[in-house]
Amino acid sequence: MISDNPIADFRSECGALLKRAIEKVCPGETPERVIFERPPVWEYGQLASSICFELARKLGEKPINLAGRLVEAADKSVFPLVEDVVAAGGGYINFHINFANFSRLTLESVRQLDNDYGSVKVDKPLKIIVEHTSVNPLHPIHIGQARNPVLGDSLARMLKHRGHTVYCHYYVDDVGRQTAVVAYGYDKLGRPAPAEKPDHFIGKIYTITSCLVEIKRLKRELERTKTTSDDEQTARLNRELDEWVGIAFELRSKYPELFEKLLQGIEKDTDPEKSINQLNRAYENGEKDAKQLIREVSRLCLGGFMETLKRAGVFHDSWDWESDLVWSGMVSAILEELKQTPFTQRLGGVLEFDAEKAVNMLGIREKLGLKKDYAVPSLTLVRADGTTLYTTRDIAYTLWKFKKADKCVNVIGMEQSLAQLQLKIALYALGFHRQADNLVHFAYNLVTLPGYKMSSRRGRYISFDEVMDEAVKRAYEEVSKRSPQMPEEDKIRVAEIVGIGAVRYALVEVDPAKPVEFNWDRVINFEKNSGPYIQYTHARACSILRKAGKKPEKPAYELLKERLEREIVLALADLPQVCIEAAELLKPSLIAEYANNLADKFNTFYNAYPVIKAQPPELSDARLALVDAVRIVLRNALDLLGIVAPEKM
RNA sequence: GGGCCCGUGGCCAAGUAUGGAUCAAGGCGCCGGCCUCCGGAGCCGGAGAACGUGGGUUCAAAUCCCACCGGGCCCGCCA
Repeated sequence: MISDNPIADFRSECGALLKRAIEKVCPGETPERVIFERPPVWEYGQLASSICFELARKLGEKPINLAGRLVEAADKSVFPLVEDVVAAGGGYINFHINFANFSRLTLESVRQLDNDYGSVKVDKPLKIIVEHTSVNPLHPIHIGQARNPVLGDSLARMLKHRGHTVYCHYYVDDVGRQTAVVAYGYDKLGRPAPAEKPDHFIGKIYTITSCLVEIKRLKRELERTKTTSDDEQTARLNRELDEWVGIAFELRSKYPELFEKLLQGIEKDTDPEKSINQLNRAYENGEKDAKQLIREVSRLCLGGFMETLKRAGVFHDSWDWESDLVWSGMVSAILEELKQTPFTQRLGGVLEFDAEKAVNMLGIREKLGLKKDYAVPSLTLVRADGTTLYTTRDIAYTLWKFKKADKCVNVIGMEQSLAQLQLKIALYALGFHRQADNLVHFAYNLVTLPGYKMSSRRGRYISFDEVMDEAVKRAYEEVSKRSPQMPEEDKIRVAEIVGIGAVRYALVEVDPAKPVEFNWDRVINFEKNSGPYIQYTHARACSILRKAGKKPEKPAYELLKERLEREIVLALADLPQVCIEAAELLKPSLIAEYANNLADKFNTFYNAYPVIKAQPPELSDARLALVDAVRIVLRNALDLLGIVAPEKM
C-alpha cells in the first residue's frame, strides 16, 4: 500500500479515533474538525490535540481529567498507524505512531512515487499566471532584483506541483522615458553591435547617457534661475549638479572610450531632453523609426537577460511587450471604459482616477484592508501631452492576463504596493470583481548594499551575473580541493550547479518581506543552512547507495528503532504537507527550511549508524531504503527551488 | 503628516496565518572534542536571549488587540 500523504493518513486515523472517543464520553459534543499539532518534544508523540481545553470548559471539568477519560474510551485496535494514545500535560492528548507500519508506508510510498512524491494535487486546478522578473531593459539584472526571478520561479514550480496550470510571464516595460533615454544614447553611438554581453553594454550606455543628459538639464536650469536670483533654488541645483558631475567623473574613468563617444554625440544636441521626450511620444504613437530603434535596443538587452535567467534555471513562457498593449488600442479602450465610471476627472489637463471615491462608493474598504480614515491617493492616468502612465497600462495588461488565467500572481517589489493597490481598485471600478479578487501582489523587500543604495541610474549595482560568476568560481575551488580526482569537465559542471544552488538558496531562504543586506558570504555560503549543504547531503546519500551496490532486498522496517531513524521517517512523511502549505501560502522558504532540516537529521544519522555494514542484513536493507528515500525527498525539494541535486560533488 | 512592512542571543535568523505542554529552532562567530570504519561542504559538546517598550484580552501571548519607540519603503504628469 502506498500513500501520497502518509502524515495525513495518520492524522485522519487520529481524528477518527478521537471523534469516536468523544461520542462515547460526551455525546453531542463531537467537533466538526479536529486540529492537530506537532508536540514540542519527541517523547510526547508525533501528533497532539489540545481539544480538551475547549471542551472541558464547556463541560465544567478539568482538561486533564477529560483527556484521561477520552483516552480511556479510545479504541486504537482498528487504526494500524496508531501505536498509543496518552493524556498528558494540562490536558493534551498525544498520539504515538506505530512505526513498524508507518515506516513501511512512508518509505515504500516515497520510493515508488519517486519524482511525484510530495505532490498532492488540488481538486480544482486553476490557470495561474505568475508574472515575475520584468526588469526594465535598461541595464543588467542586479542582485537587488535577482530576488524576483528566484522567488517567482520557485512559486511557479510549487504551484505547478500542486496541479495548477502555470504560465510565467515577463512584462517588458519598453514604454516610458527611460527606454527612450537608452535608445537615444544608442542611436548617438551609431547603433553598434555590442562587443560584450549585450545587457551590460546597454547598461553602460544607459548610465552614461542619463548622467550627461541630467547634467545638461541642470545647467540649463541654473541659467534660468540666474535671472530669477532664487538663492535657495540655485544652491539646490548646484548640489545636484555636483553629484552628477562626480558620477560623470567616475564613469569617464571606468569607460573612457564609450563616455567620449556619447559625450560627443550628445554635445551636438542643444536640447537632449526634448529629443528624448519626442522619441518617447513617437514610440507610443507607433511611429516606424522610433519603433525600429527602441525595439532593437530592448531586444538586445533582453537577449542578455535570457542568458542570465537560463543560467539561473529560470524560465518564462511568454514575453509581453507593454508597447503592444498601447499600439493595439487596448490601453485607450480601457481608458474609455474608465471615463464612463464616476471615478475619473480632468484636472488641469490630465486625467485622474479617484481611487478613494471608488473605494467608498463600491464599499470595498474593508475587503482591501484599508483603515477607515486613510485616503487612497488618486492616480494620474494620462499626462497633459496625452501619453499614458505605467499603472494605466498595467490595468490593460492585467485584464489581458485575466483573459488567459483565473488567477494572477505579480511578483513585484514592495515599493510598488500603492500602485498595485490602485490597480486593483481600478479593476473593481471597471466591474471586474472576480479578476480583482484573484489578483495577488507578491511583494518582496529590497536587497541593499552596505553603505549605499543600489541605483541603476547612477551605475551603482552588483549584477546577478557577477554574483553567479563569483559563486561558481568559489565552488570550483572548493570542488577541486575536495575532489581532486574528479575529471575536469565534471568539476566545471558541478561547480556551476553548486555555485548557482548557493545563490538561489540564499535568495529564497529569507522571508521576502524582510530587507536583506547584501554580502558575499551570505550569498555564497557552502556550509550548513545553504544550498550546497543540502546538495552535499544528497550526494552523500547517493554515494552510500552506490557503494552498497544493491537494492534493499528484504527490508525489515520494524527494525528501524532508533529515534533518529524514526525522526527521519517522520520528516520524509512531512514533505507533501509542507508542499501544500508552501504553495497555498506562497512561501518558498518553507521548502528551503524543510530540506535543510532533513539534511541535518540525515547527517547526524549518517555519523551515528552504519548502513551498509549494519546487522542483520534486514536492518541494512531497511536503512538503505531510508537513505534512498532521503535522496529522493531532498532532490524533489531542491527541484521546487530550482536547485539541481548532483550525485557527486 | 498619512499608509504599508520589519524589530527574536555579538551577527544572521525560524516560529506570528490556526495563541498552548519543554531548555524559544537553526546558522555564523567563539571555546573544547571526533573514527587507519559508508564523502570532514560533516559530526558531538559548551558558553551566549528583558522575543523593541508599556498596557490589555486569555486558564495560556514571541504569536491576538491598543499605544509608543526604532528602521525601511511609499504618498510623482517616474517605473
